[in-house]
Amino acid sequence: MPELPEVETVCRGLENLLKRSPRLVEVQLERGDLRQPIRARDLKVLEGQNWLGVRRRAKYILFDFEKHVLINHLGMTGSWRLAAKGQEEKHDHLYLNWSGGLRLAFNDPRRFGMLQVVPRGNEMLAPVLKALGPEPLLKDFSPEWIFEKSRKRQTALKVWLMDQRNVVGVGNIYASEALFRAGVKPTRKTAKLTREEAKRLHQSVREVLLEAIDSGGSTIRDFRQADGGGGYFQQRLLVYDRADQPCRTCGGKISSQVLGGRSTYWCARCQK
DNA sequence: CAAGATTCCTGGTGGC
DNA sequence: TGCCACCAGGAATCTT
Repeated sequence: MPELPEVETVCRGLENLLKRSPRLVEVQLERGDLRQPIRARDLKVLEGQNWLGVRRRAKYILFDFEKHVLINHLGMTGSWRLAAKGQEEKHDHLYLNWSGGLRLAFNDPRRFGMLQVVPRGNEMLAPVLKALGPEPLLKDFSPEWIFEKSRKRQTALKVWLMDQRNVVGVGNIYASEALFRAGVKPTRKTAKLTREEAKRLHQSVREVLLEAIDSGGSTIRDFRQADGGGGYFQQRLLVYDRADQPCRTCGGKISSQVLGGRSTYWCARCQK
């Protein structure tokens, strides 16, 4: 399930693939009934346009063209891959044919992904992007931001971390991992977080995301990179999906509980 | 208004 | 082997 490090990895892979294929020649929509429906004619406006680059905002991938931006969310199971003629697969919903013969496929079995075309220039005002919180790896995400923004909330800290209005890019895996590294229980009420803990949490969110990007993301279940390979950060996960196994720090048993509808993991001895 | 629950979807898994 | 219930979770939408 792609979170910030996985999306970042995909973006870098796409950038590499596309830099020698600057023009989008043809779009082929196989089915548009994704999480947010899209019609073939919405995508047709991209045909003939030069590609300018790939960016990431939160967990969204932004393909920049001269006049438009293609906004893409991978949802749970979305992936991009090279797919020459004859290499079609089940659940390929879109093919992008580029100059130079390169052909990209967007594949998404569960169709939780999203594709949207908006005019270039005010893409950040698109409804899906405009309410997003700060990027965790940039300056506006700070210990002060965490502390101030969390004061009046009674929600569990892990649920708060996964709320994209508070900070973007942190999903179910890295929320548990960051809280473990910060030494704070996921069930802790947001308003009870101290300044010192906010500082530690800020540090651990950044740290775990940066390390995961360095590893090419975590390959758990569905994630794959644009080049078809996988990341290997899953080998370094300390608590996620490790219920009842020994804590790598203290040897105690890893606890698990459903929180905000999502499986959550922590060490009751290391996290207060 | 906040917080929690439900919804979308398919593939993989475990029980029988 | 088949069948079925259940689970995975990002984000929108609903209910409380």
